[in-house]
Amino acid sequence: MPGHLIRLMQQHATAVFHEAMRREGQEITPVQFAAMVALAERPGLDQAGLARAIAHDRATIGGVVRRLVEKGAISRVPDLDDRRAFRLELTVEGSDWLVQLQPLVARVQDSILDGLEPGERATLMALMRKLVVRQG
Amino acid sequence: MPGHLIRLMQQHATAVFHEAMRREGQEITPVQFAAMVALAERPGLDQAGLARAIAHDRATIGGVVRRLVEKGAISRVPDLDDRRAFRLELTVEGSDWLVQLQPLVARVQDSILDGLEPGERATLMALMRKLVVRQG
DNA sequence: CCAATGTAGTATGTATGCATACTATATACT
DNA sequence: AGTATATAGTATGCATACATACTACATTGG
Repeated sequence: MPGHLIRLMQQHATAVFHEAMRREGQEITPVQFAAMVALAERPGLDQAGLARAIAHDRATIGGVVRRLVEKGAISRVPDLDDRRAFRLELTVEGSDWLVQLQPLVARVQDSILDGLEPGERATLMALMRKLVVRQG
Repeated sequence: MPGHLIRLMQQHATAVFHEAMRREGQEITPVQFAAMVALAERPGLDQAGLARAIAHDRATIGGVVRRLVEKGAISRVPDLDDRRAFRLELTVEGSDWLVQLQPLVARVQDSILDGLEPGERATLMALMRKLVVRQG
């Protein structure tokens, strides 16, 4: 069953991520990291834009943003041109933290596929990419 | 990033599942379906056994079981040999419902991989299986 | 028998993840 | 200008998902 295997893969991937972060003493989740990367690439994004950038809904992103603001990693200021929106940016601390996290996460991403040969990894990645690009 | 692709795949798979069930007027989640299948194969399982069977933790399964009991799909009776445990079984209605659901879910599982050629599907499944068997 | 250890289920707290609905605001169209 | 529509963020509710801790009960070893 594809769905079952996919769920087990996702379970495995998040377990590897959390375990690595715990070992490094870092308090961050995959979604929070993805949000920080998106804001590093596109500072000033609003919450809805951030949600679209990392394929989430606005409701979920609201909580993610709140937690990142509470950690001091991002700032959230009213958009002067659109009074409904808030502009998000990494703070200096958030930016420093992200620099620190990047190599850790890169290693984690590698280790998710431990158990597969390099060629198998590439094949798996290509097939997954084809699937989500088509469907997503 | 493998983790990101895996999350998108999982998102895609659950979206396909929910959409198909919504279209068929069925109120069931992937986890609930997996639990029912596990109980069809191994009637009398207790909650912890069910959790292990479908790779979940006891805390989550408690809620899943409660909802399935509320729907009348499974029964939950005290285990006479182990006064800590409850034995779970499909009810007659649950069993009938599962028979009805099986072909729908089979089609859903197929359609999750729509966009890939048959050979690609087999390759993807094999690689995912290798990964989760090794790691899980 | 009894103490130590392990296990079943529950409770609590945190974090996603998504649907729906709501308010405030913006935009497009007439 | 005025209206219809779309969008930003929030609130609420449901359902995973998992860590931790707790109670009750079971098992193991001496």
